[in-house]
Amino acid sequence: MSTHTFKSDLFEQFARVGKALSSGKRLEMLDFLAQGERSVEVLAQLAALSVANASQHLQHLRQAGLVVARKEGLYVHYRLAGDSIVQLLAALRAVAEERLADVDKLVKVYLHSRDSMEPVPAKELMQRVKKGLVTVLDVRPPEEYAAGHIPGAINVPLNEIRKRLHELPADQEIVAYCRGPYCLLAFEAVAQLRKKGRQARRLENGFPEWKSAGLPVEEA
Amino acid sequence: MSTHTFKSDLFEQFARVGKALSSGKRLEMLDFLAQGERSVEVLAQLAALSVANASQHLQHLRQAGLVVARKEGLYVHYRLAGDSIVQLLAALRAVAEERLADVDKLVKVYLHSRDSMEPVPAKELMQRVKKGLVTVLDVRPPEEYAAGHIPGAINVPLNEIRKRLHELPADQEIVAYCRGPYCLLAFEAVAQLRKKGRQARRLENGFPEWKSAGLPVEEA
DNA sequence: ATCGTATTCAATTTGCCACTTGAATATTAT
DNA sequence: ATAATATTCAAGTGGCAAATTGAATACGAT
Repeated sequence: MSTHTFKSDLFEQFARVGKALSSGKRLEMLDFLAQGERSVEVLAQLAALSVANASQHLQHLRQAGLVVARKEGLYVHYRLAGDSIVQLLAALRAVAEERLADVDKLVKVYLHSRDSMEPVPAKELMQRVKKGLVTVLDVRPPEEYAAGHIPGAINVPLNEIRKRLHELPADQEIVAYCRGPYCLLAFEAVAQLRKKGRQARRLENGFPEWKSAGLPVEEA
Repeated sequence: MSTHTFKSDLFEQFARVGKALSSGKRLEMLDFLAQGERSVEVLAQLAALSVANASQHLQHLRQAGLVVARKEGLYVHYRLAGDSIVQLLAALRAVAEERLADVDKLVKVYLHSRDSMEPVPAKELMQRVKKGLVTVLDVRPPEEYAAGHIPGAINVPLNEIRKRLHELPADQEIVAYCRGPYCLLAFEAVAQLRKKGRQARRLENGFPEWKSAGLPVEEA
């Protein structure tokens, strides 16, 4: 029977995708790419890699079919090859959170120790935005905000929050979000706002998850 | 800021799960484990590995939190650590199918060339079973059938089909299933039944997917 | 045309992982 | 106790992949 070699071949192909997911640096880059297109240089900076090394990783990802490249002038912009990849990353993260004691510890130590607050689920936020009950705060850099954000969200990067505090209504709850469940910007923002006496929480699962869940997105 | 090291640590932990998925042999074993508990020896045979090597792979998987072990007498039985892992495997397969040209080719060559038939979606099968329109045929070995099968399914292992053809109604369509979308048993069964003039198709996505979709399961 | 820049390629080193082999451990049967 | 068996451990080898470095390519600006 040649079915043995067939099955082996097939699983070997699946393993190519697994191999692509077997490096922390690559996962980090994929996480950034979930937010939108990025150039090699930017990705290298974000993941703390040399440009050449980042380029190699990206080609690894490209061969695995996870990212695609688009050349524009000097720059090559990479992006995720499809929405199924966001789902794959989410599934990976879910398993890791559920099963890896170390991740749990890390998350608890680094994140939950910073906040005594529960995150706001996306659905809940949708409802309360409709009713005008909350102010949505996007604490990412303006470029990322411009590339897509939750409808009605105000963009105030983290380091400008104290200066621009007056732009935020004092009598409404503020829900801050950034890039994802492990992005620290929103945590910091909430902490600062609370210090100033505001009522603030953070959105569960940042913008990439919001978008991939099919929820409405506003651009430019 | 120590957030850099935090993020790196975190993604490094995620990568542990990715590493576990980076070997074809391990994915093959996980696929078998999706059908139920298996001993080391059995898994070694199924994946064509030495026992020691299989054991090592299993410990790798255990460290990644994907499988758990249960010792009973001389034997150690491994099983998947949770349903989320089935979802992760499905997501991985989906991405691979969608993005890897080679997989596509393999699947098309090895599977689609064998059948001119479309698979039956699980939902469709449910409806038609309720109306008594189809005979459901489980072509897996009796042990696997005993561990769980689709309600009302008849168990006739592939190699007994010709002998036991009379057990199958001649005037109804037969839907065969086995272990998953890449399990060849169902294909063979359909091919043989068609040769005998029966109307036969195969179920899309075999029993593990059926079960993990929350559809009803019958045991013993 | 020449220079500067973003990206990729190529070559090298280093370290990790798969697999083999032989022994050790643990449990059951005699 | 002794033997038999399932599984795991430990050591050794070979190969692949990550990261570094320096050069090459491709495009834009001057």
